[in-house]
Amino acid sequence: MSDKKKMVDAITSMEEDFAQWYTDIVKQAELIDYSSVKGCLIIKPAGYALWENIQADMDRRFKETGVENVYMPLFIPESLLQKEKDHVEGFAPEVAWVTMGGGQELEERLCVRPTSETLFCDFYKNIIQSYRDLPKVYNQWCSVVRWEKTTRPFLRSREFLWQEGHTMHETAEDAEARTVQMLNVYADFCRETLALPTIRGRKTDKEKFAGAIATYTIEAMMHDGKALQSGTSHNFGDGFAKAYGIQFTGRDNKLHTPHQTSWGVSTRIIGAMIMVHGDNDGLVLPPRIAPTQVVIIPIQQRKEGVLEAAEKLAASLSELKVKVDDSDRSPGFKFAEQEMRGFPVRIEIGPKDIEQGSCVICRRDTREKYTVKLDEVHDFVLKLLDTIHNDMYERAEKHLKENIFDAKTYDEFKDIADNKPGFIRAMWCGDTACEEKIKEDTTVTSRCLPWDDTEEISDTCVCCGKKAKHLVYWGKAY
RNA sequence: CGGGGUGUGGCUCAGUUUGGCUAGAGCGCCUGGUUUGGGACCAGGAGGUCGCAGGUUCAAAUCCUGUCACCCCGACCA
Repeated sequence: MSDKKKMVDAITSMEEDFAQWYTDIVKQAELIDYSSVKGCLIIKPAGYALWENIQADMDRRFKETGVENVYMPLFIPESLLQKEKDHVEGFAPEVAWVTMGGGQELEERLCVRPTSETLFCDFYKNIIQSYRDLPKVYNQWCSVVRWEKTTRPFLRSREFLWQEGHTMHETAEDAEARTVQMLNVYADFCRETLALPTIRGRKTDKEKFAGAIATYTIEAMMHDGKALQSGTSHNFGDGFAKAYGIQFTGRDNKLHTPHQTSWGVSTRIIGAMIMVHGDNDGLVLPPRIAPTQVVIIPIQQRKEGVLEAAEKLAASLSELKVKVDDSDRSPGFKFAEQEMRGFPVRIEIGPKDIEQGSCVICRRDTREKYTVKLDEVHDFVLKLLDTIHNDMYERAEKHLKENIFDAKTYDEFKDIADNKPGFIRAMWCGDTACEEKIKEDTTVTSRCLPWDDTEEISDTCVCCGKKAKHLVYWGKAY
């Protein structure tokens, strides 16, 4: 191995500097490039392929629940945005405005959508007349703009790609059911496709979405113990609908206001995937989302029969995404590149293997190598991809569980916050003032009130000592 | 928005303190050849108005003024 070359291309180890490790990975694996506008990224083929695969999988899941896709405009007139007070206040600081068009000052300035609740409301007002028009379960895939002050690739950019679902329902119960349903779709997608364990729960009033009555979230834990909100689902009640004058005639022949939800997942989820699964050699992609699942690397490819054998192997795996790397580089270079890009399985085949009727198969996540007979490769690889997925999920889940710590007193809480990266389980009185104090003292924020964990670990609020109402997961967040 | 830092070929940087020949290195890129089981080697080649705008000077990457951009750390957020 050439040390000089290794040093030039090296990625910072995650133990040394996790933030730098992340940036290195994202650049070296060629997921993105920086553009000339701060916070607006060029998503390169390797990065966009991940998003396309995420889209395809999530879109299928959405449609199985009755979702229809639409596309709404990029611009929102200022007057429309301002109809719902909490919403405007929540987003006003970070919207971008268009004030000129065709060289002339606009009569009314236009906001570049930071999210599209208001547009959907304006639209629903016109198309909802009767209970027979409900529910409306629409979604759009688009980009939105939020003028963030500090930006990081995938995690926080000024323009980002996402999907936003917006639904209208006849009853409060229907809306609540849809809100919960979509959070579960997200959690299932994360587990089954991205091998990402998440914690499902409800946001506190302080952390919930501007204008929502309830926000549900899935929280993932990154390798450094920090939290990443990876998907959200909001129940709006009838607040927006009232503000926008949406009404329908009910089964009782009286006017009613519908109940609304919205839910979204963004390209941020790619950041989560990187920071949960990646290692010091590069990306580690979950097999079901990897744009290339198997790379076949011929050894001594100019020797007769080698390339042919590689192509034959590729053909035998045709239902998978397979690539033969026949570029004019040394095998070592190709190995390192495959690892950097995170492709789950590598097959090496050279003259020695061909002589013995076998090949070498290496998995990315653990680097284990297997010698496999050529006629057994197909079944072996199919099984191995599933094994890799399951093992990746289990490792991530183990990491998550091992880094959740209980705090019963405020001293314990502060000690964990300072010394143990991860989530903190602690009781809370329900008062926003305590959340604010905790954030002030420790930079830790409430992540969620977990659905799947209702244990009461003490009677009193970890901060103020008053009677506790909820178990809360806390953590430092991206 | 506060604090810190950086702008020199595609990338990482040296050179700036103390102004001086034609602006350097490594990597990458192109061509030819030899190689190939963990980031190969040899030979040749292309590529830079030193972030931008003014100023000082016989002479500016280097000094002065202004400006813009980006990065890191905080406060705000998917």
